Amino acid sequence: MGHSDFTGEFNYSIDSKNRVNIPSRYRKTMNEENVCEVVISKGFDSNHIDVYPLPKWIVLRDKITASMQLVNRVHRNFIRQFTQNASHCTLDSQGRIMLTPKLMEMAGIKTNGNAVIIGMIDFMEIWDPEELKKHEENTPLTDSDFEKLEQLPLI
Amino acid sequence: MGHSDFTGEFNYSIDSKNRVNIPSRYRKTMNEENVCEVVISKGFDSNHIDVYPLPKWIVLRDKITASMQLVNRVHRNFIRQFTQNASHCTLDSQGRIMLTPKLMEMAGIKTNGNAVIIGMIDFMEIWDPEELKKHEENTPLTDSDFEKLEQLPLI
DNA sequence: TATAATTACCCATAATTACCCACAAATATG
DNA sequence: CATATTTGTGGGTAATTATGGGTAATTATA
Repeated sequence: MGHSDFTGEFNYSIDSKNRVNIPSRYRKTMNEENVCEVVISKGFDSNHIDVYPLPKWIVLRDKITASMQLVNRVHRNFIRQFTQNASHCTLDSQGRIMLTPKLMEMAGIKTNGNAVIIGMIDFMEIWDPEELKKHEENTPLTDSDFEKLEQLPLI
Repeated sequence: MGHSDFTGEFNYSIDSKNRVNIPSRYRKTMNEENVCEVVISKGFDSNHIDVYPLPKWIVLRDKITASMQLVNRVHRNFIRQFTQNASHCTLDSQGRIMLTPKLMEMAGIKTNGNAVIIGMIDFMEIWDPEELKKHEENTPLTDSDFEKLEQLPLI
């Protein structure tokens, strides 16, 4: 299985049926691996929606269940938050998915509104444009962040 | 895979469809390695566009993703900012790529205007001519910059 | 079980992009 | 120096993409 390479930022509309388009380039990648199902979820932040192609979701799910202990309360809470709002979606013939009201409310995404899709290499994020702007203003990467990164054997 | 050797400075026009030419010498190099796809990105500065031939991008991407953990909020923010403004382009049969409005705005590059392409050994930069001039006037390398460079096992 | 609500599937269309051809300017070649 | 080739630039058209909406099938609800 080759790496996905979801990059970029895309603006789409949410229609009256709460459908969003998935960028056609991402669809092509998924098609090549015969993936037409994704899992949308609350993910680790609470201000946007995560979209995992099914194979990626399965890897994530298995990693989590393998390393979590049910006797640990924090672990239980984490699993609950991670799966509670996760739902499977099939792309329609136009390449769209339907969002759930609960995830939309959590992310501030509105029916007949707009949404921004951001590529995160092997999964995607769906943001309300306003929330994204707010997030960018509040948490810019600082020079000290970059200094820390310089210490990694990266570039 | 041999090293690329992108050098020099080239002046091109931006047409009404936001297309820029890629220097034919660079194209030849990429052709020899069967590369017809590049990733354009905001890179680490915000006043010009970076252009990575696909193989170079993949190396960069893998270095970054390998050391990142999704449960880490700072890491997520970094990946987001890194990929958000990165987009894949295929060279057309004339050897041009189409720039995105967002990257153009960020770099001050205008439709029907001009752009300067600078070779950076194994990637390229696209500058607005005015921005480039400003940058050259404002930030020449100082002696203390060179002293810092001396500490790296570089040259 | 009957009815209402929801969802899956299909068709239509405007906007955008990819692909192609044309030509002028610049460069290389004999 | 004349001619051929490559390179940069512009634009038309077919194909793709994004988006909206209708209707049958499915699911939920009384």
